[in-house]
Amino acid sequence: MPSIREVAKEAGVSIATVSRVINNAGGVAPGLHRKVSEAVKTCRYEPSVGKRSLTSISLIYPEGVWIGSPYDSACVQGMADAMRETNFDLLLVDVKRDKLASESLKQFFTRKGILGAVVRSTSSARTAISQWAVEGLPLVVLGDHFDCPKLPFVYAASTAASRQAVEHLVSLGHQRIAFAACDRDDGDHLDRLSAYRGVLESHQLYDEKLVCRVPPHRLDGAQLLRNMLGMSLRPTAIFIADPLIAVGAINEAHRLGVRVPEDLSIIGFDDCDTRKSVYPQMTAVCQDATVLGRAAVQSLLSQIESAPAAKRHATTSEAWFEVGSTSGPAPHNPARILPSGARMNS
Amino acid sequence: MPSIREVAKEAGVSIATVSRVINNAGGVAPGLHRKVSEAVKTCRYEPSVGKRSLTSISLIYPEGVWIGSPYDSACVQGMADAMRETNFDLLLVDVKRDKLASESLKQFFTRKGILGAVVRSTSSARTAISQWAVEGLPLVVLGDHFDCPKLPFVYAASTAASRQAVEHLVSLGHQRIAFAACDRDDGDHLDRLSAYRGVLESHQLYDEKLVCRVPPHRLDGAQLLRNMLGMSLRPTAIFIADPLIAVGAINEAHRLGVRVPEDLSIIGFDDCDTRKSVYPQMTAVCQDATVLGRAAVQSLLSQIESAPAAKRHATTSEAWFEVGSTSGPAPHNPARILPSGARMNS
DNA sequence: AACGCTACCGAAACAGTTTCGTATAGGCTA
DNA sequence: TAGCCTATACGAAACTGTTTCGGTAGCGTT
Repeated sequence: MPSIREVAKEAGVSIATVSRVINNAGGVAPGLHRKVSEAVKTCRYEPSVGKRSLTSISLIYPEGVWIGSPYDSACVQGMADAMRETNFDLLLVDVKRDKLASESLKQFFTRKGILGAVVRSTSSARTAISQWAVEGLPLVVLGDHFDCPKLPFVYAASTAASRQAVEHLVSLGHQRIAFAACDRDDGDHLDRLSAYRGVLESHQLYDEKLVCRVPPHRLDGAQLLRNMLGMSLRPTAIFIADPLIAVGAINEAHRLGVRVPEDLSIIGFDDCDTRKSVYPQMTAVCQDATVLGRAAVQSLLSQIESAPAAKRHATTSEAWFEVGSTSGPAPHNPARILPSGARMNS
Repeated sequence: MPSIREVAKEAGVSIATVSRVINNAGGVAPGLHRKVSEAVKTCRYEPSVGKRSLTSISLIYPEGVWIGSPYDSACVQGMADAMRETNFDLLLVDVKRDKLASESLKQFFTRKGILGAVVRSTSSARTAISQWAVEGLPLVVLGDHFDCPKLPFVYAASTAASRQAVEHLVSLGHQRIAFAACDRDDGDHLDRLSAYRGVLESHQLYDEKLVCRVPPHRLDGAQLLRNMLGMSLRPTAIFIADPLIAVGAINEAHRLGVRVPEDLSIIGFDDCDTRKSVYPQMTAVCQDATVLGRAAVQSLLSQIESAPAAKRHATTSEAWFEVGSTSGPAPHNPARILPSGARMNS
């Protein structure tokens, strides 16, 4: 375990200079800075304990902390819950803002006092996350899953339940079934899309014009609904793979006087228990993000305690399909409905 | 600024022992431990920087981290939002679990690297919080308000809006108006209760049998509704000062076939935008907890930057009353409704 | 009385940070 | 061009706090 003094000897400078470089304190000439950085690497220097102990488990957002969605809220809640019995604190970290390009993830963690982290991924952060994986720190990926052998993922597999949901609609006589998902496309959403597509293709009902991505907010759900209902051959059912969008759509249906499910069936998605707050109770593919947050922390704890070899590749639970009252038989003669509420028979 | 060595001299022990005492590392005889603790106090010792810098702003829960309610979720979100432009991280801390009885809040903060904290208060934590106030650290209290000159509070004043809400019900002809609130009683809820009581007393309608406190969960809201509807002289309207309870009650009404607002008016409370997810859209007293979270952080930042003299006693916004579709004229002959759904005319 | 065990505590070694002083390069003035 | 001045870069040393290691005192056991 090399100390700052060894690095100093290696680089031919004083320990003060090394300290400055490590902490990015400035006042070091660019040339020397590079030289010291290299020495840090060749010595495999790691800030030692004694500086301070690592007391936090962190939820890190690769590109900006964002706890707006029910999913994130529930995850945080689950994490806090799982950490109650430990001695760690929960730290919310914005990597994009705080991590210096020149430092390794390990250095970053030590600087912040982070022992392990749950990473909230989205597809655009995948490359960065994959690079972090090689450092062997305790990490767990949440909110996305992709192929990276070194990383453990925690997610609820939603393919099967999504298939059930779409089959449910088909069995109710729906021929034109639309799909909407959050525009941030991660592995979780892709699963749902491919399940949708698979089922519809097997019934020769797939139409790519009925697939859309919208931002994950209620107002966008309302907009989505208006768009869908105004189409000349409008869908009679929508599978919406995001809770806020689904709720927004259902509310907008009420506002337009569209009866759910008589005029339009909606199957939503639920990360916690939003489906129980809407009326009629939402038919939905469900997962419990609280449980995911807990599982993520537990995975971290086991990584921390035992050898990192114990890393399991993925911890999955299964999403489930729950029939509520927003899905029903397809209408025989679905009227096109304009944003004004006016109906046009097609 | 005294160092650990001065304390050692004062107590007549070695610095190692002082270090052990400070970190509660054990292996120190009780007598000596007390002696050193006293020396720490008389020297006014404070762990120095160099140990590490203070990088976090914390949300501290006096008695267990709990982010289950929409209020807390929204606050966290608002805090994270406000901290995006700063260089601080958000740390969630459980004081009950982590703070040693023997250490001061300042020591606790230094140990954790906390610069300032938003305190999520409830009435049972008030005495502890008041004691912390005298240490002069950057603190802001959220979720409760009470009389403590040294503490800045951030909350939305809900008295006026609550009065409006109850007056609204009275003006619709309701004579028996119930009140329900979360059983955790903090200043925010007390305001709403006293507003309710004030209005009803001025109309000679107050009946203490119609006031109840229930745990802040949906299922308890359902239970509440069954209790209320089964009463022999049942209320025709309920003012529910907690969002989850309100939603639970509305859902249960649907389940029992009780028409809202024809059979029963419900006015709820909303911390963010839950009212927009329920159907019919909930008449509610509203506050935006996201804004409160942001304001709390801003107050902290101003305390940190400028002198602590700049502490304002309280930052309040106003809650507002929003009429939705769950409130309407009082029914002429309100039937008593049993949990089975059976109706008994009274 | 001898032995062994354990808890307690200090000396010293250690890790890292920060201050303070100095040297050097480069610019400005005479 | 010489002289001076200043900012910057860097090291020595002082400092803060932690941890290890070894010694000692107290106590029970044989």
